[in-house]
Amino acid sequence: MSVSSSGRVSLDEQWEVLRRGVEAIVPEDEFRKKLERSIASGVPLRVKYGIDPTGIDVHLGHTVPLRKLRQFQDLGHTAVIIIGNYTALVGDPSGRDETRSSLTEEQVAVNAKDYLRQVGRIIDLDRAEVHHNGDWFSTWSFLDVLDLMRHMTLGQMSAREDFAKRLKAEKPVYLHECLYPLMQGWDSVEVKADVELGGTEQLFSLLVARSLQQSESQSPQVALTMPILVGTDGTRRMGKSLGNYIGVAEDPVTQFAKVMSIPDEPMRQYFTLLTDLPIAEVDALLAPGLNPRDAKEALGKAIVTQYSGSELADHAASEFRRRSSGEDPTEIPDITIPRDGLDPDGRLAVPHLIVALGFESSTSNARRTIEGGGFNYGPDRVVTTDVKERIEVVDGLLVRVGKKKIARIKLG
RNA sequence: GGGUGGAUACCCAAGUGGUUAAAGGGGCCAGACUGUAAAUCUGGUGGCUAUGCCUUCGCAGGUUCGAAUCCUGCUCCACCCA
Repeated sequence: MSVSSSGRVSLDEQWEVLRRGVEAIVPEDEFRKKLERSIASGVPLRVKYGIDPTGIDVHLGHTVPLRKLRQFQDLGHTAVIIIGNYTALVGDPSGRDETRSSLTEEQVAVNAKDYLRQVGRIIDLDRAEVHHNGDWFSTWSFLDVLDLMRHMTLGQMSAREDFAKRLKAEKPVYLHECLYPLMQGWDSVEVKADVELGGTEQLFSLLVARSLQQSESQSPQVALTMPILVGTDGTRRMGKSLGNYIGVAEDPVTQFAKVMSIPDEPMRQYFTLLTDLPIAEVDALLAPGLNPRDAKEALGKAIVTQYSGSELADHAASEFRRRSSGEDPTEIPDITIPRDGLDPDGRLAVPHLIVALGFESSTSNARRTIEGGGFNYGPDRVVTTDVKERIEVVDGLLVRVGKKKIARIKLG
């Protein structure tokens, strides 16, 4: 992007970058004005993003708003990260069809540290402001809480889709959950946010902040919502508990393989939200008639590169090609099998071998896999479906279960 | 405080005395196909020293030749009325 003589990026260029992939900007004209004012005055916008330290694995779904925040940073604006160590005690009800299990303060404190480390892979933390909302909430008196609660009615609260759904389904809505959007909104007051980022389902909370800010005579923030990234199953939102996520801390080969396993349909969404590839290039890759495989490979490389560099991304891609063409991966983990677990003649029943390697959780399970033809060994990939077979276990023996599990045996 | 309904395997959910290790669906695993996937098809989805044995339907007792199913107590959950 070109930088004007004043050292600032022009409005149109900022607009172009910032609106990419965005679901909604509420209200849009206010956002434009804020940008204009910022450019004219040289005062960066304060862009807030809140994270509740509820888990530990940051996945690509989380990176959607984080990447947007990074774009703001790169345009000279100020990233204001709120670690929601107090909101985490409540549990965000947004988009949930049940109450979140609440965490203890200790858990939250541990998670928060870990979170920042992971977030640092996307955000330049040296240039970001980081706040914990417990810093202010922990000092509050009961009267302060009452005053906060005055800002919203039961009707407003129960109108939100997630609560309404639960009420209809006769599932519980706890009162403390109602506090959540108010707390999140108050964070915006504390940090004087100009813009707040969030997922689509966050819109309600993002708008609560506007009215709280106005009541405190602040200029209300603009809500900028990002679409919810679908998971590797291509249908449901990406989430740890759904097992359809790609973690930012996962190794390159796994990340790449997971990207390749997504259905074709969400590819455009992934390109738009997870890469900086110009849209024109994306269009070219996804043009009808081309093998979607190639587009997906480009996508996988682009994503893995962000976390591990292009060298490792290329390596991951070639590994994947090897494996899908039926070859073994270049790097096969050694797994030690204790010698004294073997028969006097150095043999071991196949189900026990599989369990010893950690490929199956029980011998019963291992038997089923074997009977289904999911087990083979040696360079010639000898398949046996006989659960009673005892194979000779020697150093360096290759053992495979399914397509993904492979190990080289080391006798110990 | 009163009332009603509920708790079954990873999840949802059938089953109200005996071919019930427990229907069906989802998810997951394996196999076939493929573009790597998706879709589709096939098989599987409590454990074990394995053609037999052991354990499981909220918890603890009881009735019975036999209980997920009947009885008693308990725990937990939801909704409704106050």
